[in-house]
Amino acid sequence: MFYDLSDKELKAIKIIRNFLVNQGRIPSVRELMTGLDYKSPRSSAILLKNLEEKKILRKKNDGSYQIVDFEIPEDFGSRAQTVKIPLLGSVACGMPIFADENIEAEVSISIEMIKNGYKYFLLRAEGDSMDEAGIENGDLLLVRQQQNAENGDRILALIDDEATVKEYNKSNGMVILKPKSSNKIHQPIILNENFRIQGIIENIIKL
Amino acid sequence: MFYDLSDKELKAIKIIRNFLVNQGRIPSVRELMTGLDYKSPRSSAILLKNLEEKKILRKKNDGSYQIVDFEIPEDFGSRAQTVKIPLLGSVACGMPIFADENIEAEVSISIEMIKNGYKYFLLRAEGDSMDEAGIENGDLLLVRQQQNAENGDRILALIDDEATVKEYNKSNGMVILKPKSSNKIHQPIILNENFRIQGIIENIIKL
DNA sequence: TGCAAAGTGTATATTAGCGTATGTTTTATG
DNA sequence: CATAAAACATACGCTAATATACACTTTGCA
Repeated sequence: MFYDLSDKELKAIKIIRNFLVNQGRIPSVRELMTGLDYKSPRSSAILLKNLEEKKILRKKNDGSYQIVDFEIPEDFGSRAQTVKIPLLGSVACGMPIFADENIEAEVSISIEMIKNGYKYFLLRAEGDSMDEAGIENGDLLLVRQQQNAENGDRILALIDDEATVKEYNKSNGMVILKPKSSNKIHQPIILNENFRIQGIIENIIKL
Repeated sequence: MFYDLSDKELKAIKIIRNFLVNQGRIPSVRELMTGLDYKSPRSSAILLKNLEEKKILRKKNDGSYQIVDFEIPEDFGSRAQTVKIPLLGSVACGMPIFADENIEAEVSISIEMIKNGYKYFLLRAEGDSMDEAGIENGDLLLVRQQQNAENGDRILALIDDEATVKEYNKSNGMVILKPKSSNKIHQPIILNENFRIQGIIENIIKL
């Protein structure tokens, strides 16, 4: 299965995996080329073909490649596979959340924490605007990017250009964002329907 | 052991050893040629074959050479008793870490550096994946093989099939591998519980 | 709608480096 | 001087990477 892979092939697999998570697709021959510092598309095309022969990739009916889900044998449990997730800095006003200027770093996260087919990002909790139960200043929030939520989900929203974590509740066309613990400081926020959810909090990482 | 070796053969061993430490591989026939001031690749090829016959080198399954014995510099107690510790090369994919093909050499280490009852191995620091405080390219890491660690230990992990040195931290069912200094390049790596470490860094040998 | 520009995968031929092999010349030694 | 070992020049086949080109699809714009 994954026995005799060259360094280049390994690097290619990493690039492909990151591409999948961050862009939702397999890189083109030329993108892979630049990623691997090749100077001819031929080189990366051959590499892809080799990976196909080694059963790491598979061609789908439409000709595009697909990465084969390989199971890691138990005795290799120590071998973590990761994917790079962008860490967004302070969410600046009005700026699209994924603007380049916002990306502070890329953090490697185990692929076991990532659902296939979704985009993710990380956010550093700061201030008390997300002073939810369990979230402390400096924590990293792993957010799955999506625009809808179920009642009860813990979501990330942009309220007055501030990243805010609240529990999502929708009823009668109104959206109510509840703080986990209601006290004087944290009151529910009531909004109409046309505000956008940035994503769902999937994990809180305490550093 | 170095009994009936010609001057050229001795010089060749030195060159090979330096190459191994600095580049992580045995020199090619032509590299060895220029190192020895030969003018034909044949000369160094024959020399290699002779060294193999004299049991200084050994051919591995994959055809590449391996240096059989390898003394750590004198200051590690030439008089003291030594133990042979395997020096692992690039950690090949999916392959058990101690597979034959992975062992680059056997290095003699003073028993004073070794705790009884543990397995050890050596690893060459390369690239920046282990650019931890105090670890420089080319250093040898003495790793005590074990699967558990305490928070704060400096451990060796296999992340994406690359040997990585980080500080171990476990909290909330997540494992966080922290770099010593965090900047854009060195970010924590976030894993879930079911990954295993390879060992604990016990010593850094600067050559 | 039509058409050019850009991006896609693929193909051909070339180059460079590798280990190895052939035969010749040089060197050292009895 | 004779002979064997050492070093030589050169060449072969193999692999990886190279530059360049071709035909096809997608995209944006007039």
